[in-house]
Amino acid sequence: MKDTDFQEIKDLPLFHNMDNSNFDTLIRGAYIQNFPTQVELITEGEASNFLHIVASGCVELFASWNERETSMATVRPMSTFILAATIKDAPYLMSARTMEKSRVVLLPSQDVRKVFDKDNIFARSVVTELAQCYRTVVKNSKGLKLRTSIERLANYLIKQNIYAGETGEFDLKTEKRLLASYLGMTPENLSRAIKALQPYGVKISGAHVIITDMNDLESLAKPTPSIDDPDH
Amino acid sequence: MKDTDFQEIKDLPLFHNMDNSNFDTLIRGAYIQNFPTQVELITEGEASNFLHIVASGCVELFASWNERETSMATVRPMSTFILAATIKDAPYLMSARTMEKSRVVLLPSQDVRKVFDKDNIFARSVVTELAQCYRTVVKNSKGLKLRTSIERLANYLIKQNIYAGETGEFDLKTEKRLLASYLGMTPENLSRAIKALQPYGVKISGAHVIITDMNDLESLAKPTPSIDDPDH
DNA sequence: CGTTCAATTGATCAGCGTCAAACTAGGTGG
DNA sequence: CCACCTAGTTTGACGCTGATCAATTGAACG
Repeated sequence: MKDTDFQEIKDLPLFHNMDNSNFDTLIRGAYIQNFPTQVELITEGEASNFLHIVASGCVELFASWNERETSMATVRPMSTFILAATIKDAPYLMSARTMEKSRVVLLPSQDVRKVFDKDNIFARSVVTELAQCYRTVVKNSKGLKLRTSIERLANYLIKQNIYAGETGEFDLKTEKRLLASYLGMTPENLSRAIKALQPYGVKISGAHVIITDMNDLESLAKPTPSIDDPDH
Repeated sequence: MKDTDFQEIKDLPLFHNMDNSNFDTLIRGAYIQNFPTQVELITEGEASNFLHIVASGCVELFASWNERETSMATVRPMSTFILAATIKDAPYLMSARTMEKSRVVLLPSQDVRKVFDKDNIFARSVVTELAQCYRTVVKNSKGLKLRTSIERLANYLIKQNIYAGETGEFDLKTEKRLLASYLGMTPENLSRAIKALQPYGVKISGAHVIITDMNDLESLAKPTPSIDDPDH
């Protein structure tokens, strides 16, 4: 593993405050692997053997049932995923596949649980991270049940604009078909939702988004911290 | 507080293994209150001052946005709720109201966080509980995105039948309008969904449910551990 | 026994998915 | 360099799922 990887992992909130020797334990047992695009890293229902960390590239979490499939989240560096399954020693609830060539660090779940039992600071960080994940999913769930697809798209665009520096102009980072699935609609419906937002000051051509009238868009989207603010 | 309450709280997985003196600390600062039905205990967006425990009765967790409202969960004794907000010292993501006359124990969030910092065993229990909550919400989210409302109802009935002892006969424990909201549909639509399940061996009159042909129902519902098994 | 609210039913409509076809962009090989 | 291929995107037509509105039935409670 590169030293820069090492340092970046240690800088993650999950590991940052923990005891160095315990962190070394985790890292010593770690695998680092390079995957091409479209590789299924883990499969829903399987035992959770590793805590995964996306070091570079991009990973999609998705779920399937009865021939249907939906995107649950997109994980970008540096982030961990499937922490809950690792800690509970329970089967994965989601599958994961690379969306680009990606570098992934694998920490054996047994090691993670062992260190978790030994290192109180790490245990606290796990709690914080889990509470964060929990609240994120609750917000998503609220969005799904309380909003129409157009409203979800509008709020998604507002959020992306904030990430991009509130310039009113940015590029979508994911394929539209994936974004559609994440937002709980079909690609066709996303296309139409995009057109439906034109009267509200949104121009999208290809992956490029321009928001010309934020007030207008917000009057439709009605963003609220308890659904849309990740830190709330 | 009654001794039986005390013991029942201590028996909750969250508190069971923790240090007795720390548990006493929590309980000493606790309030116990009796509420009539339809009282709003907490409101979405407010600061989380207490960890709540339902000692008797029944509490509904719900969320609102833009004049719309949806039921997120029903909490029955003995269970805690809004643990994540308490631990993160973040605003509530959901509101809560009593559905019946209820007895609720309130543990000041500050105390909970203090004990959490001091008692490692308690901290571990919090992790387990949070991981559980997280996985439950993920499963709900998957159900919402991957299933139609009839499929959600069918799986709900199968699950309730299991809780009731797999006799093929049981009573719904919640109002239908609430169940509808929980399942992500309108009351009218729930009525129709119930009728749509008749050909699959489901008889519902009032709150009483009879499942005459479980195979038939399962062929429609296609239950799977990674959505429907709470312990998975 | 009447009041009240939940549950049901019917009619209608909007939102969204499905299917098919056309269009576009990015990548490959001649 | 360009034609071609492939896969994603968009568009249109259509239909199903589920929401809305209105009216009726049913059940619980004082």
